[in-house]
Amino acid sequence: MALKFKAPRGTKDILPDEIAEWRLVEESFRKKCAQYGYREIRTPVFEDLGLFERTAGETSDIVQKQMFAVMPYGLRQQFEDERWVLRPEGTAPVARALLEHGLLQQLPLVKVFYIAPIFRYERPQAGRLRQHHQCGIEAIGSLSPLLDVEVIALGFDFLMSVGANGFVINLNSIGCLNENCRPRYRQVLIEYLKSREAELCEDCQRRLQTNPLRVLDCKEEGCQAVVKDAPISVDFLCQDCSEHFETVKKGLDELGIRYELNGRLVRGLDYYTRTVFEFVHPKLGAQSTVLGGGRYDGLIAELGGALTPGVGFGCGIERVLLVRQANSQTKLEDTTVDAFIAIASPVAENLAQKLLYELRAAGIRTDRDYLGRSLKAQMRYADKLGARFVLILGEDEMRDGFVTVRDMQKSEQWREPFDKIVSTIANALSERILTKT
RNA sequence: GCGGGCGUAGCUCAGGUGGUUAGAGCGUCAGGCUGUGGCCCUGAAGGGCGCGGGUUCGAAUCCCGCCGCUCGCCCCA
Repeated sequence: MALKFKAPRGTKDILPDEIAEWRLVEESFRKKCAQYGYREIRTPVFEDLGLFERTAGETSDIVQKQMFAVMPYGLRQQFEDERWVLRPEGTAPVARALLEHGLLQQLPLVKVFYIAPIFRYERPQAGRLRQHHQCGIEAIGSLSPLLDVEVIALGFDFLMSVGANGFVINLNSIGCLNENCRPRYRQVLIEYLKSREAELCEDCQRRLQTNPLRVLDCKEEGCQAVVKDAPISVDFLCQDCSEHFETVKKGLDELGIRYELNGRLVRGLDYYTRTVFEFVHPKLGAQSTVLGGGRYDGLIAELGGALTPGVGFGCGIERVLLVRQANSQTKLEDTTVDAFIAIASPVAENLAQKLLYELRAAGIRTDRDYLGRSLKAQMRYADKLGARFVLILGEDEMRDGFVTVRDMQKSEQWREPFDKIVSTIANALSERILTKT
């Protein structure tokens, strides 16, 4: 079909049949966050471009080529200096909001979570969209390695709770900004890479100048061979970072959360320090990271706040849904209504409408026929909507003052007086709920 | 931005070497049971065969271009 308009490339409509899945994931996440003492925060979908240049890094791919500009369309020439962009990641906006409203002054440790759309201008592929949705957490104010453990544990618990098991946790520490830590490692790495520069791909030869750490996760064969023997950051951690990392590992061991050390794990955003982690799932194809995050001890200071450490993660909801599918989690189905009013004769119209109103007021999800179709068609429709009860109103019912109630599950039906109908249905439905749980 | 695959009804797909009004299953609607769902049977509606151009007496089918989708590279959730 050659329709005039389609959803923009890399975006997806989430249709009514899919909503149950989304709700399950979102509500499970909210519940899990509440258990861990995190509160929800919501920030605008667009922010000042500078916020991301500052935090993610000017050389990061996100800032260089993946952001959508936002401006009043008709006046775009005049708005060149108003540099707004759709949020390309979740952490910086949250940090900005906490700083702006002084929340970091009100509590020594602030723990928040968000569920939000994220936008990146990329070529779509399996598990990668231009608009996707992330749920994430940020814990700001403590240097404790056990907080890193908590953050990873929350991610672990959450994914398990929605049936997204089967992932592997990759763990690494990329050190801090102390000159005898990451900078020293960086120097060693550069020297090593330079000694084998000819074997590196074009991109990596460029990265050698801009962001040498990212040569480590290049997938080119030649680079892999070089990286295999490259020095690893954990061997160059300063005393503090080393102890921190040991405690993180021990903490995870204590909880029985398994992980794999991955010295080549470096993340694409500049603000990360010390602990970094990715939850990857083997069944996900090329875009295999379901959840990723780490510590960002310099971020708040970078935004003009006091030197305040933090740690958090972001988790791609679409990818969680893909994992659930790969795990063949049975697809959730939800019914549209509990009751349906079938109108077998026009003389019942008025009463039907009144009854409909009363049932709804009693909290019962109810609908009726508006198309004047045959009773058979109305029954079929009611069945399709998943109605447990169909209330039939026709000439007989109007004459003798009752409603024919059909229990669609049991295939039984009976006569119910007008004045009893709402309470009867309400009771029957609440019993169902009780026996179900 | 660069590669590979694909583009026929709402959905999933058939349509050897080009040949009369383009098919199936599911879904939708109607009927079989004129007041009753899920099964079964019958029938109907619904497609300018992604768009544009070319070859040909004739193209969904061959050629070219464009667009879109999809899977990879890059990077990430």
